[in-house]
Amino acid sequence: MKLFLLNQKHTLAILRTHERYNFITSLLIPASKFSFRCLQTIEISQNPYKEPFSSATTLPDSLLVEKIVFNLKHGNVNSLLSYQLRLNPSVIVDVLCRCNGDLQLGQRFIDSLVLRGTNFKHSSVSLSAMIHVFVRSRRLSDAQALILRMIRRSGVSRVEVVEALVSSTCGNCGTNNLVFDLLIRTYVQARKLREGTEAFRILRSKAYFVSINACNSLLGGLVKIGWIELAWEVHREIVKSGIELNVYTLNIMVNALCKDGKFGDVKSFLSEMEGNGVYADMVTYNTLIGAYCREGLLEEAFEIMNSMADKGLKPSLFTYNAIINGLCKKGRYARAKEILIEMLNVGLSPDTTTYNTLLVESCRRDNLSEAEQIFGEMLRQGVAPDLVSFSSLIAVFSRSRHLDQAMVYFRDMKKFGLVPDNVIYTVLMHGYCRNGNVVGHVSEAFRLWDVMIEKGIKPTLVTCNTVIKGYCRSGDSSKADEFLGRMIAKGVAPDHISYNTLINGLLREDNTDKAFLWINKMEKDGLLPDIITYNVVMNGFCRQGRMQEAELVLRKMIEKGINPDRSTYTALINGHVTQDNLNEAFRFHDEMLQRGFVPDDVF
DNA sequence: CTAGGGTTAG
Repeated sequence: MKLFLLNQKHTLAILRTHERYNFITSLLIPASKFSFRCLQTIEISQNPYKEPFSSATTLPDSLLVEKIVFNLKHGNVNSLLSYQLRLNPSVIVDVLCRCNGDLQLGQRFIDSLVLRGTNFKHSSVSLSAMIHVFVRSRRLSDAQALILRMIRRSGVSRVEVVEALVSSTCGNCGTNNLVFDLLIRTYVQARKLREGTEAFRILRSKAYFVSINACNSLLGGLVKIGWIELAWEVHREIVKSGIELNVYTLNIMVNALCKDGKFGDVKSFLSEMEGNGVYADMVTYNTLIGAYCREGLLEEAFEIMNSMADKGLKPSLFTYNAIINGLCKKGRYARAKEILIEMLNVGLSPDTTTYNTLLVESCRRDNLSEAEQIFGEMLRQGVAPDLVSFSSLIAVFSRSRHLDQAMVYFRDMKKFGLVPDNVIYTVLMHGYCRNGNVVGHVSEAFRLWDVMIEKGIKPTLVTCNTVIKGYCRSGDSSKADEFLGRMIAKGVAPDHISYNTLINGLLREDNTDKAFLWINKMEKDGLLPDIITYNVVMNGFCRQGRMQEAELVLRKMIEKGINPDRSTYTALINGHVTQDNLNEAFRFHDEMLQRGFVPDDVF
């Protein structure tokens, strides 16, 4: 392996292996470290895993390294602190290499000297050297914090991250596998799935070992956010790499099939996995039952639940929770409560999710007393309510103009050690906005927004949409207009709900021009107007009695493949009625009936 | 790896 000096400031280390392929690591190292000796080619170790800069210890910083190592060995932590300002990434790497084999020493150095310097600028390699020490010391969360720091540095490519992790093992490449696993896990946890996938691919292309656990965490992350296509690609690459799959892989991919609605493919996938010696388990069954329930296919869900016994499996808490949820979503609330009794009878204890499922459904039905009853039952059973429980309660009470009671829950939740999150603030704000006719309520909603921001709680798109709705409801659509503008300026991408809410608000205030500007904008951004957009516009024209334009909109939506629905016709009929065009009104009424929509009670 | 929460028209 050879090292060349490229320019005065920095040196490029070119690591050349004598294998089938060459790989190049470009590591930027301050030139001071090499001084004039670097003008010549320096022979360094052939082993790419071995710290390539050990020869540098004879150079200027080497004295510092010696002093630090000496003081570390003698436990002179206080005298160490005086060196803090002179630290640089390569000194850190060198010290840690000198500590090789003595993890206590390495940790002492990092904890007492490196991590105390707050403004210190690390390189990928210095971070990596510390990561290896932490991983070897089994301080995984500390290692992960540093990995996060490394991957969040701007302008650092995945290749550089991987190479840094490989190059700074200080001769101990035995930690590589653990570090690579942690790297992938960290990408997944940081929701950087593209980057995680890229890191996985780089590692595989260099034939590094990636554990099935790391693979599963990547696959699970991809499926969770709905990147099913990419999950299958990665899955194929895992299989091709010869990595041994396990039941977690199976379950993740069954979930992927379910999310794609490919229930028919599950069977063949399962037998394919059986061929690899991997068999479906409890989680597989629960995954399938949950998926069928979500699709409203309760018959199939029950069938699978009953077939569990053939494999010697008993329905678990997850199974029951999925079934209860399925029944609730189908409107079969009473049956769901029967299942709750059944699970008690088979000796399973309902948990927070079980109660929340029933609570959410009674809230959805605006059944306040039932919601309170479920909540009380939950408390009596000693099951702790969580943010989901409180968000449902606060939502239903504020929606039903019982803001006082909503605020009681808002205060109560703190007694359970719960800190309000963006959802809690959103439902409360929504409640105050809905009750906007009460003086001061809308301003209270915006006060809550300020409180939320002040507490460092990040608003989501839903929160923003609620604010837009709030402005529109209080008759201030120009403020909503400004707000959406600010959202876009800050890089938050609005969705259909944002645009539709604002467009509706603008049209209600007869601000037709601005409304159409936004329609153009959403189209330009690739968000095609949906049925609600068309209905909103339709309503606007019908309200203004501009019936020709309304029919133009009707033609356009049909042209665009969007079928008018009951609301579309209701607007058209109402519009014609108020214009005394009864013939036209009847014409649309008939057309609506022909299309199978139940008429409103306009006549 | 499997279960539960908030936002748009009328």
